[in-house]
Amino acid sequence: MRFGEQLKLLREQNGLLQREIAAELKIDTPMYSKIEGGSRKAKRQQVLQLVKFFGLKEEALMSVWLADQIIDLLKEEKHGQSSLLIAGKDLYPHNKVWQ
Amino acid sequence: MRFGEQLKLLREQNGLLQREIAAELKIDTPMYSKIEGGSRKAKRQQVLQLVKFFGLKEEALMSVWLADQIIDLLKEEKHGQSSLLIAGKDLYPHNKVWQ
DNA sequence: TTTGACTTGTCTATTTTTGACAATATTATT
DNA sequence: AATAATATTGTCAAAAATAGACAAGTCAAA
Repeated sequence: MRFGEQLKLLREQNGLLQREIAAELKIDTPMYSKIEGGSRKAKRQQVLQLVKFFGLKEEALMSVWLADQIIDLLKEEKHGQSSLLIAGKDLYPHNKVWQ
Repeated sequence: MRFGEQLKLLREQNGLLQREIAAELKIDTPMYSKIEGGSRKAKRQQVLQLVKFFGLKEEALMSVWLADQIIDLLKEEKHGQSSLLIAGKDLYPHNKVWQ
């Protein structure tokens, strides 16, 4: 589940229009539409605004937003899988998953 | 092992000066020094030049360079670990590591 | 066929990144 | 210690990437 998809789901589950969330983020509807569609990236600050707006735990949206950026970084790369493991080992060495 | 470290190691193992590699990349020595020191990021194209220059397999440098960017993205984040797993599952679903 | 919701295309402004240059620091050599 | 060679740091302008606005388009329901 990519970030835009997740966002659309949240919006629909809450019975909201794009324009209402766009207003909350102080951007116009086309811009918001692009974020849902995945052709534009939300800013970190906007993710935090969305977390508050929907009353979520930060991790629920933030981890998906971060994953989205990793996916964009690696999707065309031949060596993405090994780079994920190297990064994991470096950042979270206690977790055996990466070994 | 971060990218700059790895690069410095390769340079020393080959008995080269910064200025020689800088010339190869067509950048000045200060710029190259910053790449080794990690305060500046090499461009993708430069990584490929380095692979050729040192006669390495692409993965040897590319995966470390990519990992470096993931690390920079996640190092200040509270939810980096879950985002790595989400990204891994999305990109490489056949690998059970992420489940 | 009009209205409302959403999407797409394009342009400009802002932000970020790159690389050059100057100055400083560190190391090696004499 | 003095000098020379190597490497690092700071700062600026140019270039590239990104964000956001606006106009115009599609699509579905009334």
